[in-house]
Amino acid sequence: MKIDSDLMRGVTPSVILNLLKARKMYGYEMIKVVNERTNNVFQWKEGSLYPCLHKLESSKLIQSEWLTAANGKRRKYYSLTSNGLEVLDAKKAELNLFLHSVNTLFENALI
Amino acid sequence: MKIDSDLMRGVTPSVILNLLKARKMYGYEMIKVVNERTNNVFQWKEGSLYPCLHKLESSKLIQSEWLTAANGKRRKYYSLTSNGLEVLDAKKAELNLFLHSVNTLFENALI
DNA sequence: CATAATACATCGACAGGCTAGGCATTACAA
DNA sequence: TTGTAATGCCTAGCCTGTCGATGTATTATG
Repeated sequence: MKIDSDLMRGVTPSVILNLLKARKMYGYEMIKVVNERTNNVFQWKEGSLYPCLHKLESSKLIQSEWLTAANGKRRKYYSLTSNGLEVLDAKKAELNLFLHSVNTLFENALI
Repeated sequence: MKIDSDLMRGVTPSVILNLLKARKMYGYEMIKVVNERTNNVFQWKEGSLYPCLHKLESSKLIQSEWLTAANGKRRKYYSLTSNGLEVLDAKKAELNLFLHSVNTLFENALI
């Protein structure tokens, strides 16, 4: 099932930061991982992910480096900065509050 | 605490429909009720609510009527149409899926 | 009597997601 | 071998919903 893209708005940066907390990843990989982990409830597209990555990098929340894999493939890997880690914690708290507020407005029928 | 307005996007119509499932309400009232019930985590503004109400009405998901209260106040009350009730159920299922997917992406640390 | 609150409405600015496109390389099947 | 799909990066322009600002009118209150 595909979800209204307006719902996605705002969570994309948080999800990226959270992914990078675990390990370095490159953009295309994030798309595959997120879509697969959510069984395509999230359907990330390159047209929204890459601009978001660039914005996070220019805000110094993530940083990038070009790495070459064993098979010779060049990929742009992103990792979390210390600033990004702080922001992630804040965004997580915000998300938590949001989820519970939505649930409250629906008489706790959602969670 | 105020939440990034991008998170709000998309849930506004669903919350409105859900409010109207319980009873008729007028716009200004919805703002007060939602902000209060969420302890201002949601901070609905007139500039986004009224256009949203108009759009829902033109889509035949809600309908309006001007009523005059005992104190003489004229208010535009909205109520759910049968079509709106169906859409509400669909949106609720969608929201549920979304909330759980977000939680999954955060290793179940949110809910 | 003035100010705040109630109650409706609209406008332009802004921002993020989408589609659609481009480019280069690698994998694979016909 | 050759063409198609997949990988992997990117950008441009459109669309849409939220915001702040503003407007109007009425009622409540100090």
